Order: sequence, then C-alpha cells, then structure tokens
Amino acid sequence: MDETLSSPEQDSEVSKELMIRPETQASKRRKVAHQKTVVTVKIGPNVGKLKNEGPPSDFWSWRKYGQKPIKGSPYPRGYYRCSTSKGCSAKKQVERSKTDASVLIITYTSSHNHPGPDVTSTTKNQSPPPKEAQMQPNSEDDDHDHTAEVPKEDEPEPEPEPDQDEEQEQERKVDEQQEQDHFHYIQSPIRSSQDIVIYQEEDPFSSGNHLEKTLLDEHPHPLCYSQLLSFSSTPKSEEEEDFYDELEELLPTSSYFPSFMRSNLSQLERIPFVPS
DNA sequence: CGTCTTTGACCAGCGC
DNA sequence: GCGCTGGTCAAAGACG
Repeated sequence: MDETLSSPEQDSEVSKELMIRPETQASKRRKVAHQKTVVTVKIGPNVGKLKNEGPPSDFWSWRKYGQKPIKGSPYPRGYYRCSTSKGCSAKKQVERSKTDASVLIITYTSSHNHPGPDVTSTTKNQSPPPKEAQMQPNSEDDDHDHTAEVPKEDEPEPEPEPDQDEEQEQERKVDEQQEQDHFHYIQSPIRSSQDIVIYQEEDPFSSGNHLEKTLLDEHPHPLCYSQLLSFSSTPKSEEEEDFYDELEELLPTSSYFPSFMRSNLSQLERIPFVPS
C-alpha cells in the first residue's frame, strides 16, 4: 500500500512517539531486560493445533499485538500486551518449545501497573479450591482445578522424564544466557497435562532478586507463578525493598495475597521448587 | 460499535 | 559496515 515509507511526517510522528514513550523505545530492544519471568507450561498437544498458540492462561486480559517466526524454532512467537488496563505496560511472549510442541514457553516482561481484575466472580465460576490446599507445599495431590484457558489433557502424560530432559535442556540454555544474571528454576510435577516451570530472570542487582532467592531458599512453599510475577515486577526502590521485606515475613502466612492471586494459584497449579 | 486478531512493514540491537 | 533477527506498530478484517 501507500505505506508511510519515509515521509517526513512519519518521521516526526515516530520521533514524537519516541519522545512520548521513551520507555517503549528503551524496553523495545533491551536484551538485558530488567526483569523477565519465563514460565514453561506443559499443555496438551491439541492446544496448538486448535489454536495457534495456547491462550494466555492468566487472569489478565492480553491482547496480541504481533507474531514472529523465531529462528531455530518451527513455531512462531506471539507477543501479547495487557489489555486489562490501558496504561499497563505488562507484556508477555508466548512460544512453543522447539523441541516439544506440547510445551508452551511464556515469557513475562514488565509489570502490571494496575490492580488485578476482580476475579472473585470468575473464581466463583471455577469452584475455588481450598486456599489452604493451594498453599500446602506438599499437597502434590490436590485436584488442580480447571485451568480456565488451557484446555485439558488429551493425553495423560505419566512420565515427565522426557519433559524433564526438555526442561533441563532449556534450563541449560537459559542458564548459559542468564548465568550471570542469576535465575531460579522451579518445576512442578503436575499430574495433569500441565506442567509449569518458572525461570526467574532479573537484574542481578535488584533486591527483589534477593528476596526471591530468600523465598525460594528459606521457604519450601511452592511459589505459584503469580507470586513470582508479583515479585518479578519489582520496581527497584527502597520503599519496595521495605515492602518486600515485609512481604517476606507475610508470605508464609499465605494470607497476604489477594483473592485474585489465589485464584490464579488454583488456575496454574502450585510450583514446588526443585533445586537443581 | 467496540474489541481483538492477523499480517506486513519498520526500527534498532547484535554479531560477523 | 552489512546483514540478520527480534520486537513493535499500525491498518484491515473478523468477531461478539
């Protein structure tokens, strides 16, 4: 079409955008993102066949704004932006594991600058599981309830072994890349067709990172990824440090997290931390 | 009518 | 300096 090839107007527009949203520009191509949370979700193989990608399985509303084929991977990567709130800069990338189509790799970047949607009603519809069970570290058996978005299993996968291999491989890759950055590896032997692995990548200098480590080290509680997200989206400031410091104390009580987070827990299963 | 998905093009970082 | 690749934008179409 008569694309705005290189019209001066376009240029000015672009510049204007850059000036208006330098953040966008900055975060646009920063390979060393401040915070990045990689969640590996194991899904039924059908998911990808029915839809291009497994729909985002959080309680946020995501709007797809792009898709690109990734070098080395037969599957394209989808780019989603939080549409729950207009000014929200939260984004996520969804792609399939190149080695295992049943593994969905969701990379969360940025953070939500708005409170979570009122999912209490949503939770109602989903027969909210006992929150205590959610927080139980060892209740590996609890019925992970219906994941609202991720379709159920078509093939029960009794053996996580090949997947583990997968994940380990991925882990190694990520590790190689983020080794210096520090990252956490959480894995969940979910019975269902859904396993979730979380890679937490962050600015090594951020205090939030320290908190995470602390949490993971000292508290054998399975951190659901929403929790991690909430941590990963840690703005680095003293106040925040304080906040999370308190949070650390509050965490074990499990009563800190609002209902929507808890509901999220039920959706995505708990993530027992498995030290590599 | 409003929102979301799709798709092509553009831009900028990175490696060679 | 050049090319490649990833990430984002924006227009058009589809859907509820």
